[in-house]
Amino acid sequence: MLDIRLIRDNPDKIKAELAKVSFPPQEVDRLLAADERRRKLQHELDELRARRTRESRELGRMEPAERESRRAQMRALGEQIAEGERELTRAEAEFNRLMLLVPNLPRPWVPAGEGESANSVVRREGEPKQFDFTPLPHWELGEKLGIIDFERGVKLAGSRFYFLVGMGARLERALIAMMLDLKREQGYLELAPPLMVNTETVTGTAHLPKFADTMYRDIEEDYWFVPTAEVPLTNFYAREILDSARLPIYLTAYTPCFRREKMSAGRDVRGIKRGHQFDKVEMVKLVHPETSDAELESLVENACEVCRRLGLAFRVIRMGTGDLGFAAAAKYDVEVWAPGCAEWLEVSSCSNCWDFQARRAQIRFRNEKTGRNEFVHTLNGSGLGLPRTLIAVLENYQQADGSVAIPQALRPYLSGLESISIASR
RNA sequence: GGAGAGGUGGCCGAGUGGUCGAAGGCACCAGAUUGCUAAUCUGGCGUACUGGCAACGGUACCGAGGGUUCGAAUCCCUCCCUCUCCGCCA
Repeated sequence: MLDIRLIRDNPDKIKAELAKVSFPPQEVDRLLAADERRRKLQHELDELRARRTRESRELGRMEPAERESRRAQMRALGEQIAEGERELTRAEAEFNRLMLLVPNLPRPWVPAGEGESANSVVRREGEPKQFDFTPLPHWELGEKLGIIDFERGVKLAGSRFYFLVGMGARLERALIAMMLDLKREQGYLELAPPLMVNTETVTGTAHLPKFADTMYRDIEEDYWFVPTAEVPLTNFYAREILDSARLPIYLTAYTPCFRREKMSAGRDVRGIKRGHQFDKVEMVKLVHPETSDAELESLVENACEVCRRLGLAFRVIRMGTGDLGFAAAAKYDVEVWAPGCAEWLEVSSCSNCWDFQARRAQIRFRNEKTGRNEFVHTLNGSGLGLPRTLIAVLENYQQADGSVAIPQALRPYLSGLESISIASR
């Protein structure tokens, strides 16, 4: 959520900024009209209530005889106030509805452009591995080794579900453990959060109200399955005021994530690249606004380090305004090279949400300098997404004989095991 | 799921219809004072919206939402949460 005062004070500037992320200017006008109406009603109501308090007190001190006559007019005032409250409630609901649909403003340095047009590679590290045989895609490798079972996933749940079997499951578990240990080294506090959260929580990170159809939910109990651990991690301190000495706060969690993937129906249906359920290690930072830009850079670096330890070639993409999404003010993706399916796989997406989520979730800190409570800045990034990392490991470490070598960094988590072959599963 | 108890400011804890945004204590901040870590005294000390250049005002918030009333932290209803006991269960 943006600061309404910012919009109120510089409507034209904000309209221009929002146009960069395809938000129509007339929506800003609607919002301002709703704001004005709400404030006018609020003010009128305040005056009526002040009058009631004052006169009710007088009434209490009156002689009984005198009271009765005043009661009637006080009752009328009460009705007027009740009507005013109903009207204000409606006006506020409309205002809030509109506010929650306004996307975040991009940082000034984010290149402007439609869609992916303004995205650019800002860094590469490691060379895509060369093979003296034709590397297989992971779906073939996985089936040959018997470590990914697509058919039974489909049998039990449907399209986009699969089992990891034996060494496949162990390899993923090793990756998770390795990532979490690295996150701890990098200063993150590990949490094991709820995987189902309420509407308020999902609204806090801005997955609601706009993206309701991308998530699974239990309507009866008002539970939403988390689409990413960003939701519970960012909301950990929702509606709290933090001591500034505690900032920055780094949180991490391994969780399954649940997504409907309606938008990508028919895309990436092969393999384990995109499922309705996947595992991810997530990083979230709550930081002082002054350090926010620098914290995004180090967040990306924290994600890159996972790739580096796994010996995977990767590149970092800076997203242009057209690809920022709803909540991000700036965003980088990290992609690793997968030689089997011959593509760069997005294994991490690192966003700085500025005060956008903090305002929704009301995460504040006491600013010693100003003596005021201000919103923290929130950042989040994958560190990393498991299926795609698993794809990259399998495809990059495959050998001519059909086995897959275990990256050095994972061996301590697999009793020193050096490779996966059909025999070892 | 059943029975009971309870949810008040950072914490503890008063408050059962009016002058209560809420006593008191602790913690915290500022100042004063006493030569030792510390004690004492004085003052300050919630959040948000809003009017005003400011001084200083107004309104809302005592788990949430409704209701009764001229007036609700206080009475009534519904819901949520916590605790205790019983039942059930991974």
